[in-house]
Amino acid sequence: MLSRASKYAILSTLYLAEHASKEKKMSVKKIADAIDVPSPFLAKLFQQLVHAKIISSVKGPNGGFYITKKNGDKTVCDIIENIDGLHKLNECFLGLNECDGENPCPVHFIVEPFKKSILGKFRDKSILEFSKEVADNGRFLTLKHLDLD
Amino acid sequence: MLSRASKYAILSTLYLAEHASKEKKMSVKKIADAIDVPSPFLAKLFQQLVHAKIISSVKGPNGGFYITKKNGDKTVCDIIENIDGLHKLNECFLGLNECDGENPCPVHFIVEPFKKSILGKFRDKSILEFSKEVADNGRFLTLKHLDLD
DNA sequence: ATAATAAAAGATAATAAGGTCTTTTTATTT
DNA sequence: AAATAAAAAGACCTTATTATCTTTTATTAT
Repeated sequence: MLSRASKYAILSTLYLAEHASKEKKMSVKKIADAIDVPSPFLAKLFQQLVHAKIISSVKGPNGGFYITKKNGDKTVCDIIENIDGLHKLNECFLGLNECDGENPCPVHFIVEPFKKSILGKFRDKSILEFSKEVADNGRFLTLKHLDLD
Repeated sequence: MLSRASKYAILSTLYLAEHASKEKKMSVKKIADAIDVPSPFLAKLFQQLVHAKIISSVKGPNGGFYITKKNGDKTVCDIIENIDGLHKLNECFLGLNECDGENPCPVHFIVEPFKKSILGKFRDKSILEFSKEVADNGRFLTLKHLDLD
């Protein structure tokens, strides 16, 4: 459904929202290590997100990425929009070119409510708000394999 | 979520279930045209499905593919299992390597019920039964763009 | 038997996705 | 002012997926 690129971007941006600020910027390297995604690849993705004003950056020593109130109206949907295009979230589960209530694929009426609900989740809160919810609820963001002691 | 290969295989197999029988076998070409998938690619996929005894085939004039009672206990899950591997249906929506109730990603509790329900749909009926349901309910199987007159 | 038909098998090609590397630019610290 | 740190930009490489082509084998109809 989502490309790896979008997944990396979402997780990293949420991590950034939780751990960085204008006063405490974060380098790609640090985020990439925390989330366990390839850092040159993440650098590319963050470039796009800066361009789309979803996150902010400054160059040079003590520079890095962060999120401010000014990036505040942006949502996870905007991330997906900018990396994959939103249609990726809306595609028919079985690949039909036209799949809707009039012309439904065999699983349309199972998939449709799910898509609605995930879209709502990604669109109704700003990244900062969503990040807070995620942190408060103890949701995980890393691709790292857990140490199962 | 599913590869194109799996999607092609599912749609084509359901089409086959509805339109072919031991007495009325169908060639790859005919199915590929009906569903609008590349026929050499579909031929490969059907080879795999024959191997897995999900569909049947005979060579030569008037040969082709069909589904019998003997293929009857197989399900759409078996198709996915043989083309993509079932794990593809179970992967974390955001790509976490370990995502479960203990260690949930930000959308785990939205995605989980959906996965359960789609898995049930694909596992609880044989392909023949599922095909009948699909036909009775007027669900669509083709990738063709509709003529919007 | 022979010709024709269709699947099986395997090799190959094209495309897209994922990932890396190098150079340039900008800002900061000393 | 010089050195350094980090992002920006762009070229490049690798791998997986998707798709095609060619040859072989099996079956059936004539």
